[in-house]
Amino acid sequence: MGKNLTSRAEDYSKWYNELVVKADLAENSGVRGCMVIKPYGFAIWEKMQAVLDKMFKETGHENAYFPLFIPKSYLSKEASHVEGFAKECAVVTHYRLKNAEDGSGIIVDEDAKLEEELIVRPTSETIIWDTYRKWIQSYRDLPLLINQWANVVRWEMRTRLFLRTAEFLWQEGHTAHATEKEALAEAETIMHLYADFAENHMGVPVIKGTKTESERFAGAVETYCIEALMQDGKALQAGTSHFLGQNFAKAFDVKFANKEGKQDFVWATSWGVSTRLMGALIMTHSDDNGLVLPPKLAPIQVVIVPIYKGVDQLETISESVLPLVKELRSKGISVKYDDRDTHKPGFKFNAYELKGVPIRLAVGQRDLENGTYEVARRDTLTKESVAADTIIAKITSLLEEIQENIYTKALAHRESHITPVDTYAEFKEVLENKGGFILAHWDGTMATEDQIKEETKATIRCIPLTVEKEQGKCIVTGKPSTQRVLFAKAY
RNA sequence: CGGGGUGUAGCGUAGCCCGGUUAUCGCGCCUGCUUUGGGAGCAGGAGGUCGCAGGUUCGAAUCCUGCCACCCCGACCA
Repeated sequence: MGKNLTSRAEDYSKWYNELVVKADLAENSGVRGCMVIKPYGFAIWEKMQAVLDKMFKETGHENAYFPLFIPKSYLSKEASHVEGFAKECAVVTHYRLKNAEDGSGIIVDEDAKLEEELIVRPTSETIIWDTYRKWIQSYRDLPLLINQWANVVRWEMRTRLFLRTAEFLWQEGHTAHATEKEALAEAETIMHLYADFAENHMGVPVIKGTKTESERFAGAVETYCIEALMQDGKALQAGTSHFLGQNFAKAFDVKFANKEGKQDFVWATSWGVSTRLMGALIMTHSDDNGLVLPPKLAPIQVVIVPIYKGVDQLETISESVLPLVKELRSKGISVKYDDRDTHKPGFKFNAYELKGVPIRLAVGQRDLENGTYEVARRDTLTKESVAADTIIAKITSLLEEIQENIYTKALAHRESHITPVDTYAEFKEVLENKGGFILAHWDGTMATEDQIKEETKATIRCIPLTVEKEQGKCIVTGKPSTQRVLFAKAY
């Protein structure tokens, strides 16, 4: 503890392990890179789900659920899609086990081989579009705006807690539209929605943009994304929204009769964010004392720690504290009153700092006499004494202030780590010594992008929407460019 | 799959090169007393297939062989 944990990803994994989740598998199972989400970690995910779900519904989307298993033949219908995912699919081949005849245990029953193998979904485009074909006949059936909360499995060769686990939880939206324009607008709407969520709820500033061809989703025509910068100077893709054109409609033969009575393929989007967002949350705000959670997503917003000697003092304190707890809860603030007598106050102070609880109140004999609470805030680690009759107002405003402050802090860090460069030498120098995002001119070719990746490990995170157009020369080839793009080393 | 590394109590570890009583230490856990405004102290206690399977040896955590798992780097990636 006390070590600087903002430097390397492995250090963050220690936080994950000790604080929020544990990669805890059946022994010697050979299953790599799964994670058990502990109750406190899951509570954060539930908070995120609740907010996002509300945002989706406010923009006209509905939830549905599709099967976990996808017949192998579905996956191969869209060429670039299967190419992108084939290498990381878990496959179900049998449906029964039996006792081995030699008594060595349970084995796969070879007689129970499936005619067609089933793929554990790495994403649900194929099974959903196979279903949409049956649901869509007319322009009156459109738009179809559906979201699914689910788990998916991607058998990655290397995994990293939160950021790239073999199984992860996410939401995936899949929409169908009558026109290209409408589908493009949907993809953009969701990108803005994700950015809104990241910035205003998670307190994580993001850069909106589009992906280059090589970073694009398998099967997409255009991929919109939000990119965040972690404290160690590496970039993290926090959410993506894809304009799929008519690729999936054509692959799965999803046609509709338009207003003119002619058959046409529908236009599609898909979009998702995952438990990776929890990684973004931790890696953006945490410090050496543990997690720092934004009040809007903190499972516990206020913790109250009584300081007492003996049962009598605790009773006196509880009498004074319980009405406050009740009142705060009635205002929708989540409060934990930790009156356990099995741990000392100092222990609790540290434990809740580790958990990132935004506000901590301490109440002891001294406070009862003075009519005060000791209020400590997690983001600045400062303490002050507040009169009991103003405590509600104080907490309410402090929660907002902390939400605002951690965003501002993260934004300042990111802004100071966006560096425009004009030469390749400068590019390498900044990447090596400073890290963060780099804005540079690029000739627009995949060859140059590949060369830069090969030589520096930096990739084009996005072509930012907000950067102004300007004439320039590609830092590698010197060919003309009309706008700077965003480079970084990424997770 | 290629390169490197590791496996000893719930967690983190010493011991291994150079084989030798009862496998080391810390955290955590249990009991008791004293404590309680920033991770308590003292005393006592529980907890181990030394990754697995063979081999060498009077004797293996230690040496040899095979296997398994995990971690890091690369390809892959929300």
